[in-house]
Amino acid sequence: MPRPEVFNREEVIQKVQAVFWDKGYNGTSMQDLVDATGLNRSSIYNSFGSKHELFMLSLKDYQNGNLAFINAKQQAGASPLALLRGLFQSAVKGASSTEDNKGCMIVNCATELANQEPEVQNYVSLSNERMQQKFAELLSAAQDAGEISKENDTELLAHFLLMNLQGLRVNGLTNNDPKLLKALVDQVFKNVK
Amino acid sequence: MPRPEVFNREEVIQKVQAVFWDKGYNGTSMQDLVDATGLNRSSIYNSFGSKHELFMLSLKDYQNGNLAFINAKQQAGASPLALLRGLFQSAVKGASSTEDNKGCMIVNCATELANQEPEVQNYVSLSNERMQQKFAELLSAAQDAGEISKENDTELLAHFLLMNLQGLRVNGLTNNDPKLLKALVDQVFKNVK
DNA sequence: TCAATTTTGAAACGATTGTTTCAATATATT
DNA sequence: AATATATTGAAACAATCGTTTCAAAATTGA
Repeated sequence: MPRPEVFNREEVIQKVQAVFWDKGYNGTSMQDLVDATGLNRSSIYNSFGSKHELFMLSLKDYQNGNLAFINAKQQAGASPLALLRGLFQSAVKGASSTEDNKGCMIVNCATELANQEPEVQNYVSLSNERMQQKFAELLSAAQDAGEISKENDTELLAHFLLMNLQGLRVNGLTNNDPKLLKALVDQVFKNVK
Repeated sequence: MPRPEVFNREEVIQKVQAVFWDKGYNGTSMQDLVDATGLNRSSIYNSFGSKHELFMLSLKDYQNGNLAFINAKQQAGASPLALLRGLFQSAVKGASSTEDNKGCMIVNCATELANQEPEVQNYVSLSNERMQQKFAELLSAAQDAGEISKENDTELLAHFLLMNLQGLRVNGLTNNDPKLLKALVDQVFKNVK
């Protein structure tokens, strides 16, 4: 009976996400989102509720995309250590392009809204925890595969790697020298033996 | 002849800084600044020009404060390595308080505005470079004092430490466990031998 | 084809945005 | 005490903010 939505929900969220990622929450206006999606304001509100809900949806989509990327590589049989390194190399790649270097959406949100919006704070917190657990899993798998020593404290190292990935994301916003960034990643992975 | 300003310029900038640091640039309104300073709008505009100028002033004040803190400790005869560690410990302390955990203003600005405002991007870039140079100096001094080995690559390590301090600032926004944070700092300084 | 239901378009909502205006006020010099 | 000059207070500026409204358009099931 009802008239169906003429747009693809997933596509809309990704378009919205790109804007929030680029300009931040407070830097993005509903008009920006109208322009980016091509939808009418009332359609947006009718389907997604509010700016805040739209933001949470794109934040969750971002995080799910990250985890899906890791899981896909993992199931494709990538070596755990190479996979971890690959995440850092992706960050280096993103930071090296002077154009479209937006950093990490989660990091950007944490610094912009962690003190203002409890819901964002909670989600970022949860998101970091999940990522840290994923890192710990990968480190354990690397131990089982004989890639790294069993003497590594995988829990601590997972936290350490996450902190360094966050640091790399921030550093890469103003440091666009691939050589230096790669040297930094090498230094990080000297801690994984 | 002129009627003198009734307020202290330095104090006003610090009050403004506290608001920007807490709420970010786009999250702060001129009304917020009027409330925080107690000044009239016209006085603010007359003396400081615009929101953007006010922001740059407080950003510079923040960075100068950081450098002044380091220089003071240095001239008071603090050991270079202890001084470096002290910077990380301060960050741990700030992150451990659930109240008033605003992270680092420079990091927050970088993530919010690096892609939007070239002037902010340039200043953050310059600021990071200065901090990295300071770290390199301290590492060299630590080598001269025999605190660490001469084999350390001070330039690379300085960048590495800065990246980790940035990561710690971000991580500390949602991770408020002092024990874990201290363990992370220990791990960082295992790279300085 | 008709009725039910939902999306859509356009306009408007009050509130707030950063900034400007200007007369009134206050002070330092003459 | 008078004058010149700067700061101050209060109101107002146009523009934009996120959100709501509601009639018109569109589509599916009957």
